[in-house]
Amino acid sequence: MKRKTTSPGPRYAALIQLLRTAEELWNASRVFFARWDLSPSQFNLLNVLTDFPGGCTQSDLSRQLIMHRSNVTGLVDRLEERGLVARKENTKDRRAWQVVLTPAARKLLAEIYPHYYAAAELVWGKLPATRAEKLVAELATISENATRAAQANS
Amino acid sequence: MKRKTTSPGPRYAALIQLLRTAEELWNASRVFFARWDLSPSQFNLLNVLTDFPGGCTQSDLSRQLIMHRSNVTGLVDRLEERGLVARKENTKDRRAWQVVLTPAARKLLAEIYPHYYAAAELVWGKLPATRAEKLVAELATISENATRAAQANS
DNA sequence: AGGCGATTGTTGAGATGTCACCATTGAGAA
DNA sequence: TTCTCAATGGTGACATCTCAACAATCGCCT
Repeated sequence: MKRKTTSPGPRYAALIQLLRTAEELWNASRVFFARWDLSPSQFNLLNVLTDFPGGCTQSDLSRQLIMHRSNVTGLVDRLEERGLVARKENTKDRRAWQVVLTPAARKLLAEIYPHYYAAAELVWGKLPATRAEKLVAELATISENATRAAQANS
Repeated sequence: MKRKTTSPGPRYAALIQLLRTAEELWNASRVFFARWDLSPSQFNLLNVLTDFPGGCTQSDLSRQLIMHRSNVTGLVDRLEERGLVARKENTKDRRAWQVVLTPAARKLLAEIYPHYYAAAELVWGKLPATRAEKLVAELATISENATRAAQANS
């Protein structure tokens, strides 16, 4: 359907709605993790670390969490103060730390996961698994498109 | 992470992916608006104001933007310094400001909108309009579920 | 008219995020 | 080896967000 360039069209409104819903999702996760006095970012960091039994560097974390290195510094600082994470020397690279989970963090995560799994069931509701997969896939495509569109020259 | 093949199930992984994608979408919009030296929140604020020709109070803005009142203070402060927004006296309520768009802001928005509409087309790509609407609707349902799930008792 | 709870905007503390810049270290080319 | 360039983590400046507390004002109720 052809539209004048001055006419927003439905895709414009849908995009705004999409961004707003994404924000609400993130807010919901913030409320959820507040029960354990964790921010979503803190949980994500701990969760990522469970994939690295030997720990990983802060730069690795920044790539996994898609955030700037300098932000990881503060996150690890606060988690370290709380005893959920430890900075160990990296024998292969003296520039880097090896960030590892503490037993306390593993205990905390073990407590959280069941609630998280249950919440995931509630979130998806009656949506069939195949439909959910399709939704996530479509959203991923849209996200890639958005990344490209954002950098397109005006 | 524990073995995904045992208990968590696909819905857990899909939820994490959903949150990550939502974050990427937001990041893409940040890159997009950086061209005009605006943050997504600043654009959203200006965009909301276009729906209120006579302006509105900061509390109205906080409700529209789903953010805390105290955050609106800073946003309006900086937009006011840039001359994109003005605080006028609210004759009906002496506690409140009436925040209005300046002509400069209207000019800036007029410049941005065509690019935004074009970006929206790129973002949705070849996805049919009906499919896009369905996706947004499903996502909205999921967001509501997430809000409920986040507050469910542990 | 007076009282009282709710609302408005601001402030300060603090977490989260970006970016630019820095010293240190690593790794490979000359 | 030495030189150069990239990568690592830290810092400071700043924007964005939340929350608690506050003074001023509004609106309603008696």
